[in-house]
Amino acid sequence: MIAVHPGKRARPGANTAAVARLCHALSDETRLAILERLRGGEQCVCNLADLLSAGQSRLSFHLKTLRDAGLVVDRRDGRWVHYSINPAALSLLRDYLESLPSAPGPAGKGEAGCCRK
Amino acid sequence: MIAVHPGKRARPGANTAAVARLCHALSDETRLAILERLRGGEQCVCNLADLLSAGQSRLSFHLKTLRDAGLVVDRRDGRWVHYSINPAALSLLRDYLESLPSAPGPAGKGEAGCCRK
DNA sequence: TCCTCTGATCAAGAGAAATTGATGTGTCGT
DNA sequence: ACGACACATCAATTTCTCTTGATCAGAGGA
Repeated sequence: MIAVHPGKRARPGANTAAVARLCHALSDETRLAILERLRGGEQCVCNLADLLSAGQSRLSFHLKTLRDAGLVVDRRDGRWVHYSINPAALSLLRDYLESLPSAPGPAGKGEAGCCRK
Repeated sequence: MIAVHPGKRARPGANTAAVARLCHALSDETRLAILERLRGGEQCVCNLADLLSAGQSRLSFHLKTLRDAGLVVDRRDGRWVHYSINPAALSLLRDYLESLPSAPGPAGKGEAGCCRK
């Protein structure tokens, strides 16, 4: 599930599909809580289990969602699986946000000419 | 619908509810297209109408979604309504992303101690 | 005042995503 | 080889989101 195209940065603002997919993955509190846990580095699934009292398949579902979006990466180690954040995916999003205005409108007044007036 | 708490930056990583709401608003291509249009500054709704061939209520729905998330701001002017990006909301998201790792794990190997091993 | 125009809102239906419990797959210890 | 364990996947259900068409509310102009 390639969600982030590494070499394809294009002009900022393109890639809206990829941005939408990343944001969808980040639009759920459960998944944000998972990322919170991964912030310090790799964690094995069992370490995340307590996050979601009751519901192992639920955790698995959300991990898959994050993985499909490219936000996390998994590494199998014996019978354990470790997840960690994929910084590349975050960069894509950061770049997108960077491309949007960080200060109110183009100075002065808005008024970029309405449909009719 | 206050979604972004201006003076409440707290430690990075808090506010997951706000982040989730913002990301949800950004998780739809239609809404990203709207933001694209607003990138240059304020626009009146009729200027955005052509974006969504057929479906005025649809446009209104997405604008409301963006507004509820705090990502855009509306300004009434006679019988027209102008929308513009709210940079504060973007900052919140940027700060959140900034708080997540931008480089692979804490150097060396992951292995932050698994559940049992 | 009446009519028109812009845009918001509502109600109904279709589709997508999340939750739950059960089952499947691969790995390890014995 | 067998059983326990870690995790993924499936199927059924519920919940949320989006779309569409209709109606509503406010602002102007005649």
